[in-house]
Amino acid sequence: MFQKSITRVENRILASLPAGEYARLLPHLKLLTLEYKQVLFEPHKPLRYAYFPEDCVISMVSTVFDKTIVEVGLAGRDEMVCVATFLGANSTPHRGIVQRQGRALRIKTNVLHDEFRRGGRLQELLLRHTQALLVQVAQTSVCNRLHSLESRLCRWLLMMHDRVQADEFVLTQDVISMMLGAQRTGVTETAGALQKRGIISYSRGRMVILGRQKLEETACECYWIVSEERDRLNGIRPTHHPLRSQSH
Amino acid sequence: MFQKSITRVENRILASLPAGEYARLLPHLKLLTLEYKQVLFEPHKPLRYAYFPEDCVISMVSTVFDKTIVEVGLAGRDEMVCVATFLGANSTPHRGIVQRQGRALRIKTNVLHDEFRRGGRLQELLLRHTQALLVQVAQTSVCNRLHSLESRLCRWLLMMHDRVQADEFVLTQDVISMMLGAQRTGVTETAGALQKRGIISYSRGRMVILGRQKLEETACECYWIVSEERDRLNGIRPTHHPLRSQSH
DNA sequence: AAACTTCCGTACGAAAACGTACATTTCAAA
DNA sequence: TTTGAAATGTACGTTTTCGTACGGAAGTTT
Repeated sequence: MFQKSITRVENRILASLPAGEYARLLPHLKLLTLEYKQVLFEPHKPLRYAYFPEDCVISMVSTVFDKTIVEVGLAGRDEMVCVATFLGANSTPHRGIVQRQGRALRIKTNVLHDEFRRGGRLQELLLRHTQALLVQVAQTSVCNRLHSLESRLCRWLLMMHDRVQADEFVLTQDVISMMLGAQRTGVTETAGALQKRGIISYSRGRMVILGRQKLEETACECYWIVSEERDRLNGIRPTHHPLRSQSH
Repeated sequence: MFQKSITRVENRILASLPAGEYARLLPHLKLLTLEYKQVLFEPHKPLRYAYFPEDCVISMVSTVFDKTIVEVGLAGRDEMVCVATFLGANSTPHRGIVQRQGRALRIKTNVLHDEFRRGGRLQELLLRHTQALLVQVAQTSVCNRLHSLESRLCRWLLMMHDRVQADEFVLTQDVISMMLGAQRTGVTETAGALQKRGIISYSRGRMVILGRQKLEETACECYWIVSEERDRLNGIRPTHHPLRSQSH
């Protein structure tokens, strides 16, 4: 088995570790490339690995009955995937799917759990991340209830945009509709409107963000609430958003 | 300050502690009665106390702009309130409101955090509870997106029913509508239909559950998904629900 | 080149919930 | 007892999204 050498870590959680802890973890981290649509874990199945995204993006989705799926969380280089491992669950009701192809660092769940129990900086970072995830999921819940498809679509595109760190990514309307828990035809209409306004451009699964600012203006407050709380918990100076002082 | 003596603990998390840890925690626990609509913490304000409900019920709500509020989590004697304390956040974007008057054990956040860091059984229990909470919030998110007002109302009534451990409780339609993020008039219609079917009975803020089973049949799958995962994580033998084998 | 699959556009009736206004009932305070 | 506030009932036009069907365009496979 050939192991690529890990020169520089892009994942924010791992990058925040003190040298000692990082060195102890390093032998257990395996750098690999996750492919688009790859399934990392299945609902109610034993969790073998946790993942620290480098430049890939992972969706945690809830499976409703057989086919219907809805996203409950999105993870990129600021996050990690499989909080259940150190929260003491050997499975979750959710599925982990690669939303954008890219690199991630993989670790065995029991190794991570052991390291977590040592109670060092890693534990603190993972716990703070859990709180950020909780806020993300809670806000998505509110958003799902109160906001229009257009707002939700814009918010989701912004979240993806942050995580892929590129203006272009692979994304079909069918996938979007599943993530947002909406009809595909509704996404076509809404995305079409955004394209007409020159905010995005897409064609057969190739999505391009053209007007980030317009996207922010059209998205709901939820985007900022989650972003600011995540940055705050990660000790990153918050980027105040332009709309907060607006009247509603 | 008169402190009631704590004879028997009803809160499941505390009740699961080994004698030693419980004894160490006991001097810091204050038994008090929380009043209906009492606010336990405000969004983005420092968290002073965490709460272990005995027979009260606490709602965690997200405040959207000024007035609009939506519930993101519900806690009773199987849960605790303020996971943020041990997750390393000194505040949350949510508000904690007493949904049903009753007893709770209160503890200072820094004391709980210190005890958490000792890494004993308490830590394990709190972490498992966090996973259960995460599942609850995630499922609520899905529910908010996919399910009808009637299903969601039934689910919420079931969750309340479990936690109050009584067939009758104080609950106005206005409060319900806020928790569910719906119109008050819509709740009136839906609740009226349930009352006609003899499932519930209500009058001016007094809600009575008459047909628990009918309620379970009308609620969505979300109720069972959350309940079973919570029981599983708490090491309670799962109560298999009657609809799982049904065709959808 | 033909057949096929995937992705996107559009149309349209149906259903659910929204937003609002106003009436009624019931309980509590003055 | 009167007054008023809180809780509930009802009605109705509007909006949004659903659910479904069909068609076309753009790649891909055979």
